[in-house]
Amino acid sequence: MTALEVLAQPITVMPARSGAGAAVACVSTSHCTHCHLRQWCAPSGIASTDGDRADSLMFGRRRVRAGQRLYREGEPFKYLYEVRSGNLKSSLTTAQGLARVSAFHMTGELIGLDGVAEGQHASSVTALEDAEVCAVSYALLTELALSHAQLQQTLMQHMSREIVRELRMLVLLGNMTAEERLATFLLSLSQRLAARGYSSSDFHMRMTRADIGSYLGLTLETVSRTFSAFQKLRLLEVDQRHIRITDLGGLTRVGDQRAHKELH
Amino acid sequence: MTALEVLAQPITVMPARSGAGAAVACVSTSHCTHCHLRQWCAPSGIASTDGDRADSLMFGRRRVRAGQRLYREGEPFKYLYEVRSGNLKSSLTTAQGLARVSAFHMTGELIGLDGVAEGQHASSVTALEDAEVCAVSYALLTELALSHAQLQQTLMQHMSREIVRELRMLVLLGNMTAEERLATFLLSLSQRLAARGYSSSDFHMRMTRADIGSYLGLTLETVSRTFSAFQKLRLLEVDQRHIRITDLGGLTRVGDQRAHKELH
DNA sequence: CGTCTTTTTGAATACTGTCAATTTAAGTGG
DNA sequence: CCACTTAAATTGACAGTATTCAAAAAGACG
Repeated sequence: MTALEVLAQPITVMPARSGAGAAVACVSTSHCTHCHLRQWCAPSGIASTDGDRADSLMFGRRRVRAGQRLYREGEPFKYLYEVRSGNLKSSLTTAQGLARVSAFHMTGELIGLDGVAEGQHASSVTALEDAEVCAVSYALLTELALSHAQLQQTLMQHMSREIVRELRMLVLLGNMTAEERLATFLLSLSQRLAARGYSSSDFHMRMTRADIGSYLGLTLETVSRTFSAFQKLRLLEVDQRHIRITDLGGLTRVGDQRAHKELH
Repeated sequence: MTALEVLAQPITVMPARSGAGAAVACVSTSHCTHCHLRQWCAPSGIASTDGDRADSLMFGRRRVRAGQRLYREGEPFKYLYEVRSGNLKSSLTTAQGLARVSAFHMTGELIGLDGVAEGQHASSVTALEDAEVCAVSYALLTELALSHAQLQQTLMQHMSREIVRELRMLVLLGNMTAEERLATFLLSLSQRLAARGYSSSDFHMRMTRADIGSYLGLTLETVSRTFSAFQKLRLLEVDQRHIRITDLGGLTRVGDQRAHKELH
């Protein structure tokens, strides 16, 4: 496993999505000045008391170049990572050597929780573009969590949120058509971008059609065809990876198509 | 939400599967005599010191009759449950009212971790037959975890294990054919039964074809047809819900079929 | 013993995957 | 900076697998 460049860079642990008033915790040090998530730091009250410890091995910053891996399946698990910049993907290889994308990660999201179970990573993470992440020692994090109920709670919530996210993905893969899957995917992307201050209707996707297909359980050809179909339906304009949603309502209806079918 | 019959019944928190030497924790009280998982209780050392508190609201036993629900989606989340006897299923309803089975639960498994994220259950749990579960107050559990690192660790591992389990399910739903899915499902069932001391080659399934189909992302007709196909291939004998695996190797190969395809 | 649920099987349809060819973009090196 | 090479995306034709619709058989339950 690659060594971390420990730069005493602060990190924040926050809910991946701005959920319904969920409790948040944050580890804030004197270096937190540049932490873009500093706003979440107050509740846990760690900053003052444990600053020194938190400063030590707890934080590390790491750059990952486009196409490079942050970690690979099977490598020993030691750190959780928070995305500082850039987009990444998680992928999973079956016993048969078949790889599948299991998630896309955007700024502020937490990566690595699947490693807790076995002490080694269950998936690999690859950067879709040059990216930066903050590393948090899991061992120290759980140790701190023992004295900070809020932090413990937040960690649990992160994991549970991951579980719920995957549950919804199971439903998508089990029931939905190609059009419903892609519509749902685009709407989800749109929302996540909006939550980060970007346009929700006009954006650039960082992943290939193959990545999307792998994520949605479709072939890249089907993804491409479905994009074309959406364009023909005037739901959106596609120019390579640039997307412009022109009919949000229509796209939402496509994602909920099944609702109508079910009525009969 | 239905009230719990608090019977001061002890409960054990253990890894769902006998993983590779993973740390285990257990809350053991003086009532632990009848706890079938008592063997796991030593490591956490909670028994002696916090016995009284653990005895209070922490444990409750609850019976769930066949077809009845333990809890429903959206209900406030307060307890984790450990299956004492009987089999149950988790299901998830989409915005469109479409229900899907997301898991089957056997003795010793922990239910409810998806509720941590939002403070309300993300799925519903239904008993496939008369069942008994032990309830653990999540609030008290996390409070205890603050003073017992081992317990905290175990909780995290449970959640992570759930994440990994679902990841593998995503791969199955995204890539595998009906035959591969059913073979994988049967092999998984077989292993879980074996781990509980039952025959791994001769067992009774508690779920309907519709349940299996919903879980595997197939229609009940396809499931039925695939069972028939397996029987014709002499991989197993099917009599309603009774299964006799006659060619374990063959069934395993079917589950790994894709391995051969990928070589060309 | 009758009703309801579950399961099985058939036939036709529909959707997505596979194979293949082309176009377009991106990255590399002279 | 352009030619060249490689990667990504689009589109078509066809095949294959699973779904849908339908009917009948077999159990389960009161």
